[in-house]
Amino acid sequence: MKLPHDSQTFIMHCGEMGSRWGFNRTVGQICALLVITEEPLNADHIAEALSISRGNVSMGLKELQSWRLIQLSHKPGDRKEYFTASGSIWDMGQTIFEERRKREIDPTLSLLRSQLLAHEGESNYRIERQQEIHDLLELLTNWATALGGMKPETLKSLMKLGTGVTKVLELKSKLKSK
Amino acid sequence: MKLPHDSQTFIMHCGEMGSRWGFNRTVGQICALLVITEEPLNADHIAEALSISRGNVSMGLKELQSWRLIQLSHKPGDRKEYFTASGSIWDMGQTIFEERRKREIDPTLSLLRSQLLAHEGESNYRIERQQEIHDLLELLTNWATALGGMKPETLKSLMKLGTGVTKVLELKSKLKSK
DNA sequence: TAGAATTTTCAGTAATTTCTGAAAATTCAG
DNA sequence: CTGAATTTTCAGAAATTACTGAAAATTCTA
Repeated sequence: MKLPHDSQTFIMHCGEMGSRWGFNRTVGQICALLVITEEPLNADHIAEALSISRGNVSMGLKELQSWRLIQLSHKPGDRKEYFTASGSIWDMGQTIFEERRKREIDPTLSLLRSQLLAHEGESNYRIERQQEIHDLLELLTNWATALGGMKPETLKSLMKLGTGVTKVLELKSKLKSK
Repeated sequence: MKLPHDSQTFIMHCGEMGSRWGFNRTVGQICALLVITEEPLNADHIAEALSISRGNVSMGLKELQSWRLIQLSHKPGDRKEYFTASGSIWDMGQTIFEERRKREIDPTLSLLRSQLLAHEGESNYRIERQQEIHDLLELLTNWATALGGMKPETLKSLMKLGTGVTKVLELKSKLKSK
């Protein structure tokens, strides 16, 4: 399994970025490798291509499964497990987005909810600020859920619209006021 | 500087979440402390409140400045530097969003741009996939820039609209087709 | 401009995270 | 069942990251 130079570069880059994306180097590398490889790969392929231990591959694949980023498959007459990236780049992007929300926002939202609940009615600087953070995070997660529920095509056109939405929003409020 | 129990809990939580948010424990803690404290704090206050070394505070503050999340101020007759969280929670949220985009997306976008440029015209599975990632990341950053440029109120109403935008989008395409 | 106050740096240490590889567990063909 | 093929686990080692504290640099006062 000799990889072209550019593939190497890309995979190593994803390894380095891994920790910024919420996982470790190996996981980033495995994910990159599977994304740019059309054929399903088994753990030995991966270990060899990335020069890492079999055990590390196993842990990495487990992690990627917990992120719902890879898909398991089998070959007839072969007991090994084969893996591919799950779905299109767009699908994977959406999945990463959702999973990161779960890991980066939900725990804090939950803490804030309980702290604010325990001090309902009270008011001081800290509580006000926590309330603001809470409201922002809640708005964010609700919005994320809404976006996640949209059809890819719809979401894409919304994104392409860019600042253009404001015009549409104004339009809407005008129609309403009639 | 004795902090209330709930403040402690919140600060420790932010420390633990720190690495998921793109910085380390100490930076998360300092940021949380400044966010829930109305009065400006100097480095000694922070070191004492969090029981960490003076040097560590200095590094943490430097990091937070690179994130544009804190503001420096001075007190008359006091040579020490005082710090507060920069702006409203909303402002800080937007800043974190931008900075993370810079750190998590820009480097990859730049790598992909150069790799794709070097192989213009060629086509194989890897290049196609890289092109897809490139396009997604570019769409994302452009959209993020557009959103970042909107007035907070406009952005908030857009977010509150949730799935409702689709209706407005449909409306728009109908108007266009006339 | 001297020197006290303050901040920054950074070498060394501590803590944490990641990785390896061998052993244990699991899976499956015969 | 049996045992070979395969995957998973996890203790210990390696690598990385974070932290301390004292020394160096900077900043300001007088």
